[in-house]
Amino acid sequence: MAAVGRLAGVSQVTVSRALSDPSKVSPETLARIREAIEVTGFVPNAIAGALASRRSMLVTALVPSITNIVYATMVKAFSNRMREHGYQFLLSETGFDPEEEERIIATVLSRRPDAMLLTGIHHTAQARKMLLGADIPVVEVWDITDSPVDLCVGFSHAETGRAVAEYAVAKGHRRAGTVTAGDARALRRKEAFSRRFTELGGTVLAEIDHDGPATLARGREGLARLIDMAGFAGGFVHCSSDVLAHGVVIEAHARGIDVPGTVAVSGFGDQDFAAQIEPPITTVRVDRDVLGRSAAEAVLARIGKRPDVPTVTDVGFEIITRGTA
Amino acid sequence: MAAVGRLAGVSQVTVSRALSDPSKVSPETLARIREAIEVTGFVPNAIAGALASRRSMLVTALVPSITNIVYATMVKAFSNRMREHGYQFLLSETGFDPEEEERIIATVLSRRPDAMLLTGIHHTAQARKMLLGADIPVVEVWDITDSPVDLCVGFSHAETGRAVAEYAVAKGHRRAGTVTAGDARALRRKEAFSRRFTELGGTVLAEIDHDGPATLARGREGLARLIDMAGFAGGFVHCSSDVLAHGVVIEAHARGIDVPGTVAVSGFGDQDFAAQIEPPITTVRVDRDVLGRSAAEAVLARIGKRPDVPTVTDVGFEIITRGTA
DNA sequence: GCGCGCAATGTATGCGCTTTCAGAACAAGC
DNA sequence: GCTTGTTCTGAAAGCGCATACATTGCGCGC
Repeated sequence: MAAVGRLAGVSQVTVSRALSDPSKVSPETLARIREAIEVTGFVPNAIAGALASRRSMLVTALVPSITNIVYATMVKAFSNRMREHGYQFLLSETGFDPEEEERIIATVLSRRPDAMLLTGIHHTAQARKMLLGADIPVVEVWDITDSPVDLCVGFSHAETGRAVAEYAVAKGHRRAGTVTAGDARALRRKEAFSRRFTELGGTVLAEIDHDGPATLARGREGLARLIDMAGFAGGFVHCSSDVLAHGVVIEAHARGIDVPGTVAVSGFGDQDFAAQIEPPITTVRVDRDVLGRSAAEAVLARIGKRPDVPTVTDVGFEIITRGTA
Repeated sequence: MAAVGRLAGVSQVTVSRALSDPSKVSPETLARIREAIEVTGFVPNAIAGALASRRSMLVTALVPSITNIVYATMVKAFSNRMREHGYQFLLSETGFDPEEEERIIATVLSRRPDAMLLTGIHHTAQARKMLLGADIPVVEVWDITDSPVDLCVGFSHAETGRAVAEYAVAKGHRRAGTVTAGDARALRRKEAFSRRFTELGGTVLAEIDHDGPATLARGREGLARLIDMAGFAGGFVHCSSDVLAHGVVIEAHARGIDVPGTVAVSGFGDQDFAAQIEPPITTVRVDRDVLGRSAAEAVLARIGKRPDVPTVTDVGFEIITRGTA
């Protein structure tokens, strides 16, 4: 930067000003500086800038899995909005493990991000302490709580389960099974479904739970086990994701079982393929774009010290009725 | 850090050493420092560390789309390997536009990453200049070239197209259509397919090209247009991705067209669902884990100044024969 | 007992910026 | 002509660490 200044006949400070706020330097000086930057190929050192200004212009996001499209779309909306305000974006994967999340939070905080997005509301005590100590906006997404670390934008997983149970009963179903895979939130959806379905007079014959990610194979296997091992002869199948629901539909077809006549299926997520396969999947939609953008807005409001920041935002969900249930 | 030192009765340097190389500090001192860190909740400032040491311990990856599972899995393998060596991971999205990529490279370089992964081999002249000027390992992936910026790990897209054409002809097909969506690489696969298919005596009746991401809807529409607008009555359909191929299969089913009897379909990517749907998709597999890991190895070898770094690595591909062709 | 080497620690410096604070030059107002 | 305000620029300090170099203390061999 000093070298650029020499070339332009000004001091290093003036170059700094030209870069951060061009209106602070005279037009002629600005032109000379710009030319000098061009000639030298100067790329400012954001690390030094961050150290001096105590603003890293970096926001970090922690997601359980970067290959899961559900988180990816949410995080994309978040990062796009933040980028419009000049922030860069550090993505880390926690893999569903709070201990791992804690370690990652520690290393991530060492980069002194200006804000942080976390997926989920359950963190270790030490993690909460570090987050509070960091004194930056923290937004927890994809779930909802009354006592967030700082900000929270999400929806109630239990509520989706209950809503699906009520939907199933309203459609006349009295027998159900569940196929679940993934994280603790998927389990909460399932449990809420089962409880509500039972409350309303239905019977949950079996619950098939998988550890690890939802795959088509696990969906197929889920229905197979419901039928072969739990004697499930027909009824409603609550799946914790569209992928599992798709697998259930495939397995039903392979066995010549009518969907939704004999087996009705619900998914979760409203992924791209849900509307396209045959029959299209009845599912729960959460607007992940809105969620990501709302999270960004909340963070930006905090950073801008705007006072009207709602601490907790419920973005809700919607049951999309299609062909499978 | 100085405060931690005071509490532990040592100087700031000793704390620094305790953190970066515990063996340089006596066991008793180390214990006192660790305790002081615990008490104060000290989180080292990696920004200051990076400025002083000129090593940011940050690697950046640029992908066209973070929501595309194909890039996500590759990048995940890369980042996992890099994390084992203490590197953190900055992910940016370029959106298929070289100009945008150039801007992003500039801002990303301002963070002084220790290495950089780029998707694709086509960059603006200015981008290449900046990358060379940054004097860090740069690895271009997901394509292959003889003249990489620095390192290259990938495969030949044209080669996959030719291989599929030869496969189709070997299966007895003489008429074909193509459905393509996505980036320039998808187009290269298609063009190589069409050229080779024609060379071998076949006829390509129509090529349906979409701008933008591959979706099931575009796959369905692709087959519909081949049939309704190009008079495609049967033959081989080359799809530039598994998602499109899936869409073609769905549309064929909806129209009562036999797959693979009347219409044979090939995809690309070997995604999770390809093996699970009915009939399972014949596709081109590229080992994205190996690709990501190889890219990381190449970068680590460069950083470690190991001399035996192969500049260009071809990870190849494989045609997976399944039910659709 | 002396010098030597090694382990453990400290001092000083600077990484490349941003941020005060201060000064210079100039126009406007009385 | 003097003050006052405004615009532009520069000098100096310091952000929180890592690194080079210096210092201390100790055990060892002779």
